[in-house]
Amino acid sequence: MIEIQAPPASVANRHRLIVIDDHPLIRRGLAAIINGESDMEVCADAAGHQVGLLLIAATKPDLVTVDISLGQGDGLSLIKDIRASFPSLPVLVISMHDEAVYAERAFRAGASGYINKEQMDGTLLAAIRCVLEGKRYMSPAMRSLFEQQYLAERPQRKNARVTTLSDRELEVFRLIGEGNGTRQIAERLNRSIKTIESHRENLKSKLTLHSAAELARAAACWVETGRTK
Amino acid sequence: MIEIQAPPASVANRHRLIVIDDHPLIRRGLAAIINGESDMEVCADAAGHQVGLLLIAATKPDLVTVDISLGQGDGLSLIKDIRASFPSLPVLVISMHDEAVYAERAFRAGASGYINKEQMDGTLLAAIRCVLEGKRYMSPAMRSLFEQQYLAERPQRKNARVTTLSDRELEVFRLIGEGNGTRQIAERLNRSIKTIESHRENLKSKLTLHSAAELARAAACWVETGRTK
DNA sequence: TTAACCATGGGGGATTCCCCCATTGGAAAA
DNA sequence: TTTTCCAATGGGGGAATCCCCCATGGTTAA
Repeated sequence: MIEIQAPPASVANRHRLIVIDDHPLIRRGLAAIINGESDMEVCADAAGHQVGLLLIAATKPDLVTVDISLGQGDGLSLIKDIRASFPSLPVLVISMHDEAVYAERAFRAGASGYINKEQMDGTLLAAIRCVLEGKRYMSPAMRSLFEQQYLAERPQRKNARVTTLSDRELEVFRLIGEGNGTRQIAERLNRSIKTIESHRENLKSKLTLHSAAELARAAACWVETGRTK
Repeated sequence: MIEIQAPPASVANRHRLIVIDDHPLIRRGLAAIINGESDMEVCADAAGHQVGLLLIAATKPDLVTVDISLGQGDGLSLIKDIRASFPSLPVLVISMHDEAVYAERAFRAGASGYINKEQMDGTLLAAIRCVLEGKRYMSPAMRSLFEQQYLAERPQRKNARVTTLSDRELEVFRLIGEGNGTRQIAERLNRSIKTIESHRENLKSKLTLHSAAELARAAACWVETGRTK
């Protein structure tokens, strides 16, 4: 899962990137696209949280791309950790969720850009260059969606939907929707079973569900229609 | 989304593959890995069902890789269509679901191999070569799981039974998918809780699911999408 | 007939659900 | 600045479920 690639004996000024994604194929695909450019290269890649942080410290890259829904330990906490340890290092989120839920959370966690895997033909390189210049990137559709939200938010909302869940709760919700049991979720997130149980209770309360079965159904439906995985 | 790549002026005997996957990055990653080998190459790739079939007819490849969970129109029907139109063309399924449900259905639909995106480092090329030789490929874990199943049941049985749920089981499955708990189902059907528990166990066995959480997810997805999958 | 399957249930230990509750730290409101 | 709120982490404990055994009568296909 760890590959530190020797720099291809190129000249100096290539921007060096680290790719963190738990799908080997996605890492290969990103590397193929990025290394095809003359002004950037992938200097390392990792599948998970801890290894990613180690590689950042070891290789001092100019940018990191992060998958928002990593298998072990969610991407949001990784973004927060990166920002805590390397405040000046820009983070570009590459997600398979096109929903603004994740994008908003990612920016709040400190990301510099958000792009999703599906609808990027040439936009990936544009997003990388944009973030490398210190600017912020999001798709035009996402930008207008945010504007809509902030304009429509004045009157009244507070209708408890998925949007009002905390980062942690959303993560647990997603794992439930993927068919994980309480024990599996606790192990994956390295938390106590009791903590996950509490999150489940809060989820039911916020989403007005009344049993574990209803929670499982709601989570599964959300994962299905949310274009996951 | 369509890219027909000119053959790299290579010598004759490279096996030619088509990649069908709705994730551009996955296509790039697969192409990077495959084209790095001297005995095979990606001659075309597509994101969807129809385009994939057209490209197969146009380029006559030696193998097709298919994502089992395509966005538009599921992968199972694509496999069936390929088998109907090109009976001698082997199909390798590349999935993100490690669940045996999809694997079994994929093989029934006519696939020659099944591999999942996560746990393949070097196994991808082995799987491709295995399928190119006309053999069947599945992961060792999956193989032993199938053996368990087929040994646990009498050989010689009509395997239609294995996938076909009884009326009662289907009813319980549907009620699970609607978010009912065991007690609610028992009350609605005027049966003992123990009876419903037995049906749940049989459902898990027939559908190759391994926990209540997975059963809930499968049932919810089935209720959502109507049928299939 | 005989074997398989179905629907119905029980026993019992492991696990989870579901309602209490507590602590910490951060953020927002007063 | 202080107070208040809440997210995140967990514990206790009883009820409910899960999950593996198993049994019985009825039905269907070889």
